[in-house]
Amino acid sequence: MCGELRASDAGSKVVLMGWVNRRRDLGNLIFLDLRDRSGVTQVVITADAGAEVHDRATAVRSEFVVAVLGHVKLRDANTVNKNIPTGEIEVIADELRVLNDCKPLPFSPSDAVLANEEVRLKYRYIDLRRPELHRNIELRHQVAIAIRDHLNAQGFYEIETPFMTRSTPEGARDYLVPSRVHAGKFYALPQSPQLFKQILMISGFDKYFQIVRCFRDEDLRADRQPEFTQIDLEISFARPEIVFHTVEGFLKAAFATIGVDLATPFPQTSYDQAIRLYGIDKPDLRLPAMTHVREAFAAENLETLHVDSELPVVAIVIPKVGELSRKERDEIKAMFGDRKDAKVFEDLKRLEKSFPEAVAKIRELAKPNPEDLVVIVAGAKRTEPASAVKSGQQAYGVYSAAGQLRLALGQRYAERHGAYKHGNFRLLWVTDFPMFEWDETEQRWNAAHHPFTSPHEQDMDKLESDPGGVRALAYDVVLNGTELGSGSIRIHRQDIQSKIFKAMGMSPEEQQARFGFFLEALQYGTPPHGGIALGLDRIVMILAGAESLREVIPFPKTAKAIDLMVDAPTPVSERQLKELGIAVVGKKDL
RNA sequence: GGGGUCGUAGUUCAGUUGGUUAGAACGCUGCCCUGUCACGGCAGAGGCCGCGGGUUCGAGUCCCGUCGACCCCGCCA
Repeated sequence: MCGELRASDAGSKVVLMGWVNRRRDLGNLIFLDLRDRSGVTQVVITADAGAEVHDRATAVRSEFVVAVLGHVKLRDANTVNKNIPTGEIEVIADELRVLNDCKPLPFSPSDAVLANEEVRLKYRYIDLRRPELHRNIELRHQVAIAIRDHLNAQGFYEIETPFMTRSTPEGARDYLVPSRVHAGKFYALPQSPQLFKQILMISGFDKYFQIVRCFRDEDLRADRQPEFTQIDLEISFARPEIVFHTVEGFLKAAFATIGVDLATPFPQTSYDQAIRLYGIDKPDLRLPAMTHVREAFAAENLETLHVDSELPVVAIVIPKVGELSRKERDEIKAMFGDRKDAKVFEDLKRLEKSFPEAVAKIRELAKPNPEDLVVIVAGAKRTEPASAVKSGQQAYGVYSAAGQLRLALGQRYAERHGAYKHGNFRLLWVTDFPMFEWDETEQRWNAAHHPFTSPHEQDMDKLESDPGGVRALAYDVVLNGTELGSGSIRIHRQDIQSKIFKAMGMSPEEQQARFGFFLEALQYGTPPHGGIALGLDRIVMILAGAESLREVIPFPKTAKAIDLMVDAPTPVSERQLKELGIAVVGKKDL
């Protein structure tokens, strides 16, 4: 193939087929860079090839598909191209056939500057010819194969589950599929195969996995597409450690495809700890944790600074930032924004003038190097005394504000601290998530992970008295501040499952209507089980060093969930609608 | 739903304080060229300045609306 010929092939006769990446026409001498998925080789057409071949080579343009019959020749020393793997050789053409021509392109795969994404997505087949995208798609293949092989070797079965299934209104919005046979009824595309894999455990397939498409009708982000691929797995008689070990195993295999030897096991931290040290439930370990420094201040210091003595005071350290200008310090204040609940002290030196002992103590606690940026975030003085619950929320507010600032500063000074350079992979397990979170709009408790997650044994008695204090046997695996996957030990007892539904405000009748089949299944000998699902797209994105999922998904959708190439979604004919018993009302009428 | 960035030739971009005929590079067409590798040289074609409205003697430029791409918040059990 085009990318495979080397000096050792000199003298051999070859047939190359591929796309014309570039043509350099010097009159009687023409060079073609011939490209296929393996790479590029320079083809030389000299006068020796004859007038007919020369004429065809003259007519050839970018992205023509051609076949070349020729022989491999070592290049003269002064014409070797060290920039490409095949640069030591070239193919002297004896014969050239145009297999297909190519209209002038909207953009060329060999362009150095990319066309805008709208054009690239419309002509995705051209964009995909770029070596970068080829590499990403190949990497995706390699990663999937590595994970399959690993899980297969561990005794997992890959088992398919239905795409046309039942709508569950919890969680993300469903994509619906109308039923023709049952007019007015709908299937839903799975947000995940959650219940099916749990049923498979009940059926005795004690190690299941699937690399499977999932669908969620929510707004998109750079790292969120409406259809995405999960590495989904479930294990009977599982403890979290078994799931962790399995995931660590296949991620190690996945990272090995880019030559990275991942250290296992990954560190673990509880949700509470993550919030306290990073202000977020998906900590980016590439930057130092925050340090608690409230003790550094005397009570009257806090009073003077209008800082609440009950709320956290944390120091953010960003390494190697160096001296900041007045303008840059103002920028930090702007990043932090105007908040009622928390305040920022971005100038440690100024703080030091008024509170030398406190700042000395902060330095002792946070241990910054001289070049490091240190920023303090504290809770703003509250006007009214708060309840314990409220206090907890306010503390969370301070941590969260600090965590966001930490990430913003990390971004802003990425070049200086260098911790974001590609190849720095920091994985982490976050455990003991809260079971429920309070839904302000619905005024009820919602499952933080999903309602099939088992609560901690010790927290069972709080289910009714203190839902907010119940910890779940749920865990996330986090890479560089991105949630790669999320899982839990599941409920395997019908009575507990029912209790959880009840805690979420579901009446027995509702439970029956929505999850009756599952509550029944749980009663027929359900083994304890647990599992996890990881986003394959995100893993590949990070391994590839890509900024967006679109770089690792062959046919992605835009931020408005449109496929620009095939132009989907589209209206459908009256006849199709009628057959399905569906009438479309305009969005304005809703 | 909210906030931000962007939209000018096929592509990437420039376009001054609102002022004559909207420029460049790459690509395209034609010609020249035997050692190029982002080949080079000469000539040429190519524009609803996203779309609609407004202000103005005059709008690519100012204002309002709208559409689209991207990023973020909300949302994502």
